[in-house]
Amino acid sequence: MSDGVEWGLHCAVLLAFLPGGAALPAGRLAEYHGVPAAYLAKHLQAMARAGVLESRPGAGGGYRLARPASEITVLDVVEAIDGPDSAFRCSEIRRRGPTASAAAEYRVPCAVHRTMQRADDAWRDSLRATTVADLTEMVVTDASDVVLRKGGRWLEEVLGR
Amino acid sequence: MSDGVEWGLHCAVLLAFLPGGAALPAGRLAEYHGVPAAYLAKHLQAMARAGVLESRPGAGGGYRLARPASEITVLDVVEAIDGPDSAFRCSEIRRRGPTASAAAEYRVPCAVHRTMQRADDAWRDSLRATTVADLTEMVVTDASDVVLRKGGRWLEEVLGR
DNA sequence: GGAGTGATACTCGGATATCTGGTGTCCGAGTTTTCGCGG
DNA sequence: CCGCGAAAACTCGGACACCAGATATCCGAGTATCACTCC
Repeated sequence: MSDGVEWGLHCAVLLAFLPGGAALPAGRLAEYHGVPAAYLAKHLQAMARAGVLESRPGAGGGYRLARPASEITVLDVVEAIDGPDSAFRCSEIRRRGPTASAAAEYRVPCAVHRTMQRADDAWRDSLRATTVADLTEMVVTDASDVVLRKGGRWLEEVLGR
Repeated sequence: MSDGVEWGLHCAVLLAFLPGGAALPAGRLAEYHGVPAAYLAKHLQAMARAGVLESRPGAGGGYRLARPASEITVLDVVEAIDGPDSAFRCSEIRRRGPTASAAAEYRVPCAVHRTMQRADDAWRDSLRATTVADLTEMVVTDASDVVLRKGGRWLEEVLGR
């Protein structure tokens, strides 16, 4: 899985802390997380295309959540960045080789495909069950006061300007 | 995910149909599935290393299941080929950037990491719930008589020699 | 003082190089079979 | 007919090229801001 998923999720969490309709440019998000700005921008664009983020160009612009954090699931972010396709791709291997038969003989998806699909569904269900709002709550609960203080101060300073 | 996973699972299913302690060489398995023999061999070797398959060198040798099909889970095969690592890799992004703090401040794994881990567990649980024996049963139930007949005949011919 | 206007600085967005891991292939080491030979 | 032995054929196993997708980067198009000017 792409590293961008991790970045995208952490960015979403940070954006969830923003007040009102405030936005944060890609450069600031990259600075906060210590990652390459240009590359992070690529993933933020993908999230914007997917309707998870909203982008505002020009001075004072940047990215913000397109919906309330409670209505953005982790799966939304993952699919925005890694694409909606399942990790397992059935190449219909059963139709090849000496036992290949007419297409009409294969009405049901093959057993391997169904099994992998079921697992993929379970994975997606799990990711769908957690929202960005849940993540922020966890972060607030888990993080030490020192870290939270630093984060809050950084945000104030950046937004203040 | 690697295409080899699909190949490995189908090979395991085919091997489950073999009688007694019979084995099938990589070349035959590749021929049956219509895939490159040399590359399939690579994955079969991985499965053998992982203890899912047993290999016998020399004439009349080949691969066979190392355990009864009912004791080999789909997860066993997947992990043998794709490795046991989770798809999501936490790079501890939270410790970077301007809010970075002493390592002692981060006792609990970060919320994003936990969420992805939980989804990965659900995925693995699902794959663990299905065995190769289950797959063979599904295949027998689903496949048309024509295909099953062809497969049986091919197997007899190959084993007969 | 207020509105208009131009310049400015900042932002996103897509097009462009680079590189690691999957994809594909090959040949050598080792084992089993088998064929021939001798008893 | 049976046992022995050497050769042969077959198998796996790991080492070697190749290519697509992820990684990383840049510059151009467009917009909001802001300062300045004029009324």
